[in-house]
Amino acid sequence: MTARRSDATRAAILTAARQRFAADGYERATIRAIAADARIDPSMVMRYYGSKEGLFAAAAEFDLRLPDLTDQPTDQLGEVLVRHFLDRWEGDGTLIALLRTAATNQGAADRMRAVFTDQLGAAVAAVVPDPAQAPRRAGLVASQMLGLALTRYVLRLPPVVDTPPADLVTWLAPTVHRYLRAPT
Amino acid sequence: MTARRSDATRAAILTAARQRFAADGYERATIRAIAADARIDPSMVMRYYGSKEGLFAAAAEFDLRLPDLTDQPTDQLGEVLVRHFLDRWEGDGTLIALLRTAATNQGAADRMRAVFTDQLGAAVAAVVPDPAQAPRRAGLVASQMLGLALTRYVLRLPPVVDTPPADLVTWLAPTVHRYLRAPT
DNA sequence: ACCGGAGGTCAACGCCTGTTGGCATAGAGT
DNA sequence: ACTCTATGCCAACAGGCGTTGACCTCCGGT
Repeated sequence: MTARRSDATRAAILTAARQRFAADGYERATIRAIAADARIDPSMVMRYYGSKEGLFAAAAEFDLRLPDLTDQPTDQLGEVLVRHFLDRWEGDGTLIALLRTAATNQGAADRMRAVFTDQLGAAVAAVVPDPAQAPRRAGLVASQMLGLALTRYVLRLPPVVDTPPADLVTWLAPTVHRYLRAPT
Repeated sequence: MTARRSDATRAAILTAARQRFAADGYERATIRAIAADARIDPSMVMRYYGSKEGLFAAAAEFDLRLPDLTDQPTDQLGEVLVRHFLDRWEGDGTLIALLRTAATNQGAADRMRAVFTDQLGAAVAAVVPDPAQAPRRAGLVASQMLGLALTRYVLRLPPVVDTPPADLVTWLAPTVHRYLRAPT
């Protein structure tokens, strides 16, 4: 269990892979390019991760790290969630890589679906007035949050890219709040 | 200018291409597979469309066909827009193909950006209280409509897929209405 | 001093891709 | 009847891909 010397190489591969997958998507990100970025031989990637699919699975391992929404004042739930997603995305390309890849790769789509269903679903269920409607409410929140990520980081629609995060929070928080709390 | 016999082949290629691009995305949709679907030889695709890029450009040619929003009662703008996008998507895979491809293909992303900036931007500008804010409002509408398409047709998030279109309109129309009309 | 294995390099394989040029065929214009 | 051109098929090319196996080179344990 003591750290092996090669852990540094492992980590370098993973970092390069995340960047390439985020920038190019699954198909265009080649093992050769990832290996070149990490300054190692392509065959090392195979030795450590078995296959390109295995590497992607390791690189796309991630967590939304949602805060406990029951700690928050009810009327600020929307604001807290929107701000959290924006922070999460600006700092970490993993979710963008997953999003880009999920468009064409079945495994990535499955993973993404699981993350949002499980993690966002659980967080939302805890603060929703009617438990039976929790999944639908979580789905609506996901649609707006993922639409934001898509237009801002992938399509780079000018008005969305140019709007500073603080303004985005102002606009989107009421939407999310309504999806969570509006009476059915 | 009279119709040539080969126009049927041209159309068959285009139909098959749209289906493959929508189902598989740009990279995974191979010219060989498209040609097989259209029951012709791969080289025919090249003869008619020059290259895979050219074929995609032809297949991704499309129009949002937005109605004239100035004809609509102001308080129903959200409902009309949401319903229109849902109708447009259920019947035509072209936009889904473009969305799937835009995740990894620069040209498709550019096209998508242009379509939403120009067409949705123009439609929105006509019904917005403050012209200076029109692009931002259009961007917000785009983020929710594209988020809906992404979660419903690409990721297939269960709660979004299971919600019937009429209920989606009920939930999303107020959001779109607010993005269009809320005072800044 | 020896050895065994982990970390790393190299060249190559088989496959699939977009793309090309040559060749057959049939039908319209003369 | 004869050409000419549009239409279509076939075989092949070059390049890039994921993946493999043989080899080299250290270094810690005995």
